[in-house]
Amino acid sequence: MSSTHTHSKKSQSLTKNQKIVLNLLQNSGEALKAYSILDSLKKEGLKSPLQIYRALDKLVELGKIHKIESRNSFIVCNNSNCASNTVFAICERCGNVKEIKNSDLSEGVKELVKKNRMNVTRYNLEFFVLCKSCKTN
Amino acid sequence: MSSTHTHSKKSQSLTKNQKIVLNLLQNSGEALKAYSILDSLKKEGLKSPLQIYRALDKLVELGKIHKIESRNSFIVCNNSNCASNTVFAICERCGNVKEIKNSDLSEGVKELVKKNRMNVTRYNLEFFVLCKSCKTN
DNA sequence: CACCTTTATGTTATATTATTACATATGTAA
DNA sequence: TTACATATGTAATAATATAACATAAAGGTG
Repeated sequence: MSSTHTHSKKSQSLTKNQKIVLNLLQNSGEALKAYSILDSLKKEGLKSPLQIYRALDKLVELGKIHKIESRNSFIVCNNSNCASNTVFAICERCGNVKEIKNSDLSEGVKELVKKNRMNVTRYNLEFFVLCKSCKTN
Repeated sequence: MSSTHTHSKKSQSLTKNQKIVLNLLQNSGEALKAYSILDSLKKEGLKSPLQIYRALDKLVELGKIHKIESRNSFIVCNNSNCASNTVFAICERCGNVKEIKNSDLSEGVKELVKKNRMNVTRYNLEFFVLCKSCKTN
C-alpha cells in the first residue's frame, strides 16, 4: 500500500488545455462537471467535450485533480502528498465536496487489505455527510 | 456511525419489476450495467431504461443491491447485515467486483470521522486491485 | 539539425448513462 | 369508498463520455 506518487516534473510542463482546465478548477475551489467546465471555457477557445475530457484525464493521471465518482465531477487535489488514495466528504444536501487527508485510515485499511489478501493499486473513499453549513441551516 | 439497516419487511413485498431485476443480479453473480440488464430483460417485457433504473433505485434504497460508482454498474448485496456502508474490490484488469465486509475498517473510519468532525450518513470505499485470477495469468 | 516516436490537438459524429414529463394503474390505510 | 402514496408504461430528451481520423507540436536520439 505504498501507492502514493508525487507530482512529477512533467507537472510543470502541462499543455495549454491542461493548464486552462486546471486553472479553472483551482480558482473555482469546488467540484465541477465536465460540461460545466466546457461552458466556462468556451471563451478560451475550447469548444468540444473531448478537449475537456482529455485534459481532465491527464490531470487525474498526474494526480493534480480527482474525480468524484458518485457525482461525475472533478476537484483540484488538496492533499499535499498527492496520494493516489483519495478520501472525500460529500454533502448530500448541498453537494459540497471536501477532500480529507487519509492518514487516520491507514491502519484499518491495511488490516482489511491483509485479511482479504488484496493486491491494491489504490482506493477511493467517499463519505456522504451533512456539512457544517447545511447542518446549522 | 451506526448507519446500518437490515432488510426491511417490505423486502418481501418487492414489486414485479424489482423482483425481476433483483433476480437477474442474483443469478448473474457479477456487476451488471443498467442497459445490459435492460437487454437481458427484454424477454420479460421490460423495454424502457426507466423501468430498469426505477427498479435499481429502489433496490439500492432497500440495500438489496449496490451501485459501483466508478463503473456505473450494480451488484447484489453480499453482506449479511446489509450495511449502507460499502466496500468493494474492483479488478482493474478484468473488471470483476467483489464486496468486502468492512468490519476491519471501522476503527480507522471512526478516527477519521471524529478528527474531521463529520456528520456521516454512510460511506462507500472502492479498492482498485489486481484480482487473484488476473494476477496468476 | 534531421528523423522518428510519442503525445496533444481539433473536429465531427456517436455511444453510453440517466432523467423529465405525463398518463395510468395499483397498493395501502383511514 | 375515498384518499394518498407508490409503481408502471411510454416517449422524449438530457447528461456524461468515447470513437475515429486528420493534423500538429514536443521530446529523444542519431
